Amino acid sequence: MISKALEEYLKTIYVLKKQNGNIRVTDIANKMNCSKPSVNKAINNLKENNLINYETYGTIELTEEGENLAKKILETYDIVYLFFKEVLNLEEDLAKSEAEKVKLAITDETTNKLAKYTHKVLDLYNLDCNYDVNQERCRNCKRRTLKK
Amino acid sequence: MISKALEEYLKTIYVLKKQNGNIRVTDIANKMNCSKPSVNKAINNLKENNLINYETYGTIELTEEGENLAKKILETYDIVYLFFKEVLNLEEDLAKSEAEKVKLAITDETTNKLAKYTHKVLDLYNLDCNYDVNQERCRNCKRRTLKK
DNA sequence: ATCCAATGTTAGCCTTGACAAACTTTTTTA
DNA sequence: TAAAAAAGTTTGTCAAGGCTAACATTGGAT
Repeated sequence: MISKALEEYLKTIYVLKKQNGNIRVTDIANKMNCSKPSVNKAINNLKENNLINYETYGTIELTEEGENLAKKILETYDIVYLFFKEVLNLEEDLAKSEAEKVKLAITDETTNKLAKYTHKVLDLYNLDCNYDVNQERCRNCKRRTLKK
Repeated sequence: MISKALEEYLKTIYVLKKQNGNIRVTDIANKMNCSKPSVNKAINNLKENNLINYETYGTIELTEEGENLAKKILETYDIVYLFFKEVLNLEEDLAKSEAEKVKLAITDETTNKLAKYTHKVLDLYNLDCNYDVNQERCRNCKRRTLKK
């Protein structure tokens, strides 16, 4: 089990790679508002945990394990964000930053219940979930039967 | 602004004092499952922040500032707990431990919206809020108009 | 009143996560 | 292609939070 801090690095790597293809230590540092030495330490740590492949001065690649974990982390984030945004009606930026913090705190069970709950509420209002988890359709929405 | 860790100590001190009157370093350590030296460090830190009065080998007393902060922390905890327990229907122990973690993460604005939302849901089901925030009646319930 | 057990404190160590400064490697560009 | 700029790394430092071992104090039982 890696730390919450490392999860943040992993998530950022995943997202940046999806957006930009190749990414650099500097990109991560900029995105996360931290120093390059901090990123360097983190990626070495992620490597030791077999979540990324990396050689000194080389390119950063997610392993299969790393990719799966990143997806899971991102999915949790999206669910929490969805709840804050659509159920509590928090303003977008606040919803994002709160989701960032809360997703680090809750267990899988809670995440699942929150996801189910949030979608139930959206159903009530006959709203569709517009969010694509991991750039794919939201799992909960994919599974939903069509509304009458 | 004190750290989340210190907030936990402060909250525990407040709760234990309400329950037991005088409390000791050992009580806090037992409650929080940590060592006595850790508690010692924490209370010295809380003292430096003018949240408690404490002299070596003496008794632990909350300052007015400390009491107010403790109440605020506890109120947030109760709101989050209420949501997890009554809205998401998490099992009690899980609701407690999740609330513990989440309350450390969210802002006042989110807490307020979560409180309002949770009470709205309870209203829908015509349920009363059974929780006493800080051993007083829940603010939201006190203010509610009677249900028809 | 004294001694012992319980309680509290101190000292020293560890880990995590962050940083700046200085250095190395790579890349760009003139 | 050589020099300059950018990117990446290493080293050393710091703070927060936690722990154990060892020491100090307090208070209750005899």
